[in-house]
Amino acid sequence: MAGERSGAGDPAKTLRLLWREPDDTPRRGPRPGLTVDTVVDTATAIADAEGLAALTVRRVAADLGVSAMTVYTYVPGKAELVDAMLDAAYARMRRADTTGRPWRERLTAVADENRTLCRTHPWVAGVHTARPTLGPGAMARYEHELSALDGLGLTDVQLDDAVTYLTGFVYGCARAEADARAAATDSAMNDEQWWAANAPLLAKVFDAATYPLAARVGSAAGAAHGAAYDPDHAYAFGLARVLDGLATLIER
Amino acid sequence: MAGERSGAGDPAKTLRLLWREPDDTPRRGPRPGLTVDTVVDTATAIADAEGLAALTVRRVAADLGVSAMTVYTYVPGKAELVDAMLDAAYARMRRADTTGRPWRERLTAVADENRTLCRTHPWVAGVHTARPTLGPGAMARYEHELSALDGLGLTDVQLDDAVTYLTGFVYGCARAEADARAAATDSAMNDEQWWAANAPLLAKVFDAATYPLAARVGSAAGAAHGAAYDPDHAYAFGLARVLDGLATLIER
DNA sequence: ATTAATCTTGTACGTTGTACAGAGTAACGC
DNA sequence: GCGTTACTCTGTACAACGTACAAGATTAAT
Repeated sequence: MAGERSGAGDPAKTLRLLWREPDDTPRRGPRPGLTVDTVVDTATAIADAEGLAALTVRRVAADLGVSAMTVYTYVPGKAELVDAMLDAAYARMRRADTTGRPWRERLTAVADENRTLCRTHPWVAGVHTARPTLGPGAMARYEHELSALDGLGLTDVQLDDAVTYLTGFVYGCARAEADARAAATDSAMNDEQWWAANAPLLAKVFDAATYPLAARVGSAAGAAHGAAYDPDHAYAFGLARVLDGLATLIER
Repeated sequence: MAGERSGAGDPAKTLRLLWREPDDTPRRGPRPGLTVDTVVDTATAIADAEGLAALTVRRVAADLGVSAMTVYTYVPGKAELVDAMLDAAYARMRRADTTGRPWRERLTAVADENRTLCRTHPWVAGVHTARPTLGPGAMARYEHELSALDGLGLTDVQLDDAVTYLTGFVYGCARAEADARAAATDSAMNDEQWWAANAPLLAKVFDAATYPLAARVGSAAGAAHGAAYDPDHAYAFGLARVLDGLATLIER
C-alpha cells in the first residue's frame, strides 16, 4: 500500500463510516471495547508525529492495546481509515467569519486556514484526493471556501475553478514542505548537509559555462534563502501571484 | 518503499550514475551484459505503461531477462534508479527556442513542455523532488526555464521564484491528473461510475439546506465538465491565472 | 437453554527492497 | 602459462506491509 489515497474503499462502507451511520440491526454479542473515533484519533496522532509512512494497522492496534485485526472491527480497511482521518481533520479546521471583508482578505484567510491544517497534520498533503472524502468535514470545508468567493459576480463554474485553483496552490506548497521535511528525516541530513555533501562532487562534473543562468540564479537563490527551497518564501510569493491572478478575473 | 523520492541515495554514487562517470580502474572480470541506459530505459518503459507502483526491482530484472540482484550491478539501488529515470526524462524534453517572443508566449511554452513531459511519463509527477536530481537533464531544464524569464528586469531571486511558481503549478496539475487516472485504474471504476455509486448513498446523508453553496456549485461544476475534475480545464484556467499573476510582477 | 451475532485473536500469504554468500569469468602480474 | 584479483550474476533470506481466514469468547434475542 504505497501512497495513501482517499475514496479508495467501498463507497457504501466509506459513507457509513464518515457520517457515522449507526447500524440499525439489534446489537448482540460483546460490547465494543473501542469506538471509531478513538481509532481515528489514535491513527491521526501517529501520522501527526511520525508521518503517513509510520501509519500501519499494526501500529494503530499496538497504540490502542489490541491486536492488529481488531482494528478491522471498527474500520473496513486502511483506505477507509485514512478517509475518516482526513474528514475529521477537515471538520476540526477553524473557519474564520470574514463576511463583509475585502475579497483578498477573505481568500487569504481560506489559504491560511488550509495551510494551518497542513502544518498541524503534515500527512494531509500526502494523501491523494482525486476521489474526495464525501463526509461532513469535507462538505463544511467546501461550503466555507465557496462562501469566501460568493457574491463577486463569478459564475458557479468560475467559483469552483477559483476555489480549486487556490486550494491547489496551498496544498502544492504544503506537499513540497512536507516532502522536504520527510527527505531530511529519512536521510538523517538536513538540506544544508545534503548540499554540502553534493556541492564538491557536483563541482567536478558541472560546467558553469554550459549552464550560466542556472549557475548564477541557483547560487543567488540558495544564498538568499539559506537553502535550495524556502517553504515560507514560496508560499508568500505564490499567494501574492495567485491573488493577483484572480484579480483580473474578479475585477475585470 | 512507498512514495518514490529523488535524491534519496548516496550523493557520490548518485552523481556518478547521473553523469555516467566511467570507472577509471582497469576493467577485469566478465563483460557487463547490460548497460545503465538499458536498465534505466526498461524501468522507464514499465513506469510509463503501468505506473510507479508497478516499478519493482524484480520486474525490471524480469523484463531485462536477468535475476533481481543483477540490477544492483548497474544501479546502486532503487532510489538512484528513479533519479536516473527522472534525469533522463528531463534530458529528453523538447525545448522550444522562443527567443524574442513575448514573455507570456515563452512561459506558456515552458509550462506546456513540462505538461507534455508529465503526460508522456505520468509517473514523473509522482516522484517527490524535494531533493532534486543534480544530473545533466535537470541542469538543462533549469537553464532553459530561467532563460524564458531572463531579461525582463527581475532579480535573480525573483527569477527563481517565478520559475518555481510556474513549474509548481504545472506539476500540481499533473499530479492531480495522474492521481485521477490511478484512482480509476486501481478501483476499476471511472469517475462517472464512482459518482454513480456514491450519489444515491450521499443523498441519504447530505442535506442541501446545510450546505447550499456546495450543493449548487458542486452540481454546476460537475455538469459543466461531465466529471468532478477536468484536468484540461483546470490547467487552462490555472495557467491564465498564473500568467496574470506574474504580469503584475513583470510589467509593474 | 439455545441460537445467533459480534468482538477479538493468532496464523498465514504474497509482495517489497536488498544484504549476503557463492559460483563462474576474464584480464592482470609474474 | 598460471595463480590472483576484480567483476558479473544468481539463489536464498529477512523484516515489514495489508488483510483473509478460522476459531474462541462473550452477550442479547429467542
